[in-house]
Amino acid sequence: MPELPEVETTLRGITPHVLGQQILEVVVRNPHLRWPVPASLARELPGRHVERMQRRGKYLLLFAGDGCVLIHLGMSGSLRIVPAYEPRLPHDHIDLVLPGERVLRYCDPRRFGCMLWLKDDPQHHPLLQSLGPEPLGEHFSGRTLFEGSRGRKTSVKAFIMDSHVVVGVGNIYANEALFIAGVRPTLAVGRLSAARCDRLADCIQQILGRAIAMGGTTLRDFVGGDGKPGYFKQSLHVYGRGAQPCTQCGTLLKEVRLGQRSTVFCPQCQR
DNA sequence: AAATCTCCCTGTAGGC
DNA sequence: TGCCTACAGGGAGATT
Repeated sequence: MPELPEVETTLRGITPHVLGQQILEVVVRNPHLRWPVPASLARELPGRHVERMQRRGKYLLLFAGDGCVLIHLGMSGSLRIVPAYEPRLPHDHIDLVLPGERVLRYCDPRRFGCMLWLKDDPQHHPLLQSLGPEPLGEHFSGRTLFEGSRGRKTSVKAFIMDSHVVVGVGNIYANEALFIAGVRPTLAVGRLSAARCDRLADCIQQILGRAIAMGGTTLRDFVGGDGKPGYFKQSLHVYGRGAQPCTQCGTLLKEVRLGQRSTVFCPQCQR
């Protein structure tokens, strides 16, 4: 499931093949994603060059003239560069045809993702305009968490997963960051001290940074086409380990549901 | 305003 | 072995 590190890895993987290239053709085989793929994508994108590529949270942006392709991978989406005549896999929904007999191919079995064509400044698009800061950018710190959470009664885990607070912290990394920080996910975030907010922000950056670094090591394979991550799995402390012993103290990890999401923590290490 | 719930979808895992 | 069900997940949008 693509979290921020996978989206960043995808961006880095496809950039050398896409940046500056002309899109020759757009083939939409199945437009039924999170939102319908607009007909204007296939109508207006061909002939344009991709002039700039950017990630914002888990969204990817491909700028082409006065328009912009906005892509989200949902939870099962992937983008890969393949030879033009590569046989399609099930759920390969969209092709952006590139020069040199190459194709940027969008696959998404569960279709939670999207591909939109925007004509206005994407920063003002409803999907992007109210997003919080990038966790690895200069505008995110413990202060973001501390100042944003005063008076809030929601759990600290729900809070750090709220894209209006900070983007890109999905369920896996929220669980892991809270474990590393020693913070219990169920705590009311409004009661968290400034010092603990600092520590938590550090841990979020650490965990995402490390995951990106590891994604980088599989970058070649990724672009080559298999795209299945899992490279970070061996270093997970709590996610998917409910009722197993804590890696630090041996206490059995507890699993609860918080905001409809599976939440695992060590009742000893996380207070 | 903030908190909570619902929904979109399919592959996978577990139970029988 | 095969069928059935429960579950996973991002996050917008609706509801409380």
